Amino acid sequence: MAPLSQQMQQLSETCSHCSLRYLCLPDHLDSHDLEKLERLVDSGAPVLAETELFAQGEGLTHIYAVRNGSAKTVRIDEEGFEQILGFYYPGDILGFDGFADQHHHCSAVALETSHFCRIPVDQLDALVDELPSLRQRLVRLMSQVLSEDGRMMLTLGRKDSEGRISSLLLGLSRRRALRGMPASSVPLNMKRADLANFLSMRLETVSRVLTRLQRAGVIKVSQNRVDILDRDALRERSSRGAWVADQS
Amino acid sequence: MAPLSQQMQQLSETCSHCSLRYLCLPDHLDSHDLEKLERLVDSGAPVLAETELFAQGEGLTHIYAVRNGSAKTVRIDEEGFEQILGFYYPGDILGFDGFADQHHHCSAVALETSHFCRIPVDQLDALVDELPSLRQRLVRLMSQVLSEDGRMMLTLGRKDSEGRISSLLLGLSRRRALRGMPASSVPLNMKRADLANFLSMRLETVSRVLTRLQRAGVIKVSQNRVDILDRDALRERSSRGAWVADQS
DNA sequence: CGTTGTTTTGACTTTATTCAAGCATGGTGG
DNA sequence: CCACCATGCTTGAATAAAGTCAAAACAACG
Repeated sequence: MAPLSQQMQQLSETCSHCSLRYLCLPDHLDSHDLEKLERLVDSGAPVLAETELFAQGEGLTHIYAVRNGSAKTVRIDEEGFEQILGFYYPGDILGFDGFADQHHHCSAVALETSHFCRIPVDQLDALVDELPSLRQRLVRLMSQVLSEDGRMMLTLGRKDSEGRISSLLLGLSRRRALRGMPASSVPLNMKRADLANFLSMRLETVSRVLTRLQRAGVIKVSQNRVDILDRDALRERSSRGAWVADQS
Repeated sequence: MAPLSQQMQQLSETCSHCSLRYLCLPDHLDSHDLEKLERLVDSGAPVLAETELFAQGEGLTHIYAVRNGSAKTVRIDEEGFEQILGFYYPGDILGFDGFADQHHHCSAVALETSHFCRIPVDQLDALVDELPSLRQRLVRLMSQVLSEDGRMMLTLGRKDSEGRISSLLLGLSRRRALRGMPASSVPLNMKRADLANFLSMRLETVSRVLTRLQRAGVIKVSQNRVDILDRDALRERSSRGAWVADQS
């Protein structure tokens, strides 16, 4: 249950009044341009947990911004393997990967009952041609994702199980801080299996690492929430777990 | 030693006559738009092996297209760990990750003596505002990279050493096919340590897997070249090595 | 309460890493 | 022209980490 005040601010209908505008598409747009963007945005009905927002392979008609709640993106590759690509929180954009060929390359699924802003791609496209500031903003956001992906590949490739969990927790915490929410109490809206899939570990290992970290007094685990008790120790573990590559 | 004909075609000065135009930025541009793009492109001096094209942290002034030769991108993260993010071949674009904040988030290094097309970002930016077709092309290319990254995360996270090597070899082979080069003979321009770093394995493991695959008659390894003898077997191993995630 | 789904814990096995040594290759200078 | 060194690659034996399978604990929900 989110506090009422938070629900109120997040449900504000217009971008200009949205508490997330500095994270989301509107950032760096002047009020005139913002108004035009605003007219495209449609805030639809609530999306229930486990419901698909869009499906892999589907044509790209809209991109989405998380208004409140959370989501994950899942990709099933040619060989039939399922991989969670990311978790998304208020202000994050879903659907960028579809610009390549106008089709979604992953599915998006709500982790809990959530609200999303829907933006029709064709209209966005037209507006982008009109507003250089919006184009720049879009390119920056996409580029940011690229940069994030690089970081993730590093985590997956080079850290042991403890390093991965620690990195993930710090990452989620940081993203909460960006949104002005308490950063030391991180809700885990997803199942352990989701975490395991995302971090490429088995869920048993996720569980073991979480209890190990708890026993070490670094975090406190309770159901769907992790409290960070010793941030420095967590940071230390997130990098200690990484190994140094051979020199080329 | 590349055959002369290949050198000739790749060194063609204009995009319109470049054999790589359908892979590279020019694709989908009409001749009028292409001409304008062409004027921005500067084909500089050859870049020697191990030389940096641009450095992480540096301001984004140009993006680069590989004209001939090859390159790798390397990122050093906050914790000082070095990770190779990708290998690049003729027609590939380097520098997209810099659009986020006008600074490069990785370094680019030539793997061998190579030529690159340099495109000044400020001029490109202006041209993008002018030409919707170019904007669309750029967005598509970036989106493609995003999609590729997703695939890579899957490989890193979910495949064992044999699966990773097999996937890499198939990937390199596919990219050669796209460029009209013999796909069954894949040159490994990079060192084993680079491969190991990229795939997040130790170089000893890379070595062991290559010999294992060779003993199984799937490939033939010679110095800096791998011949694919049994593509189906390689494909089989590239997916066999992957494990199935727990259901969420 | 009992049923179902999720998470934790335990014992055992597999896999890749580590450390250490040996083998090729290619370039340099005697 | 060949011995020698540097660099990069391969191989081997021991170790540590994470995966597997199986079962028990815990929560949530009707």
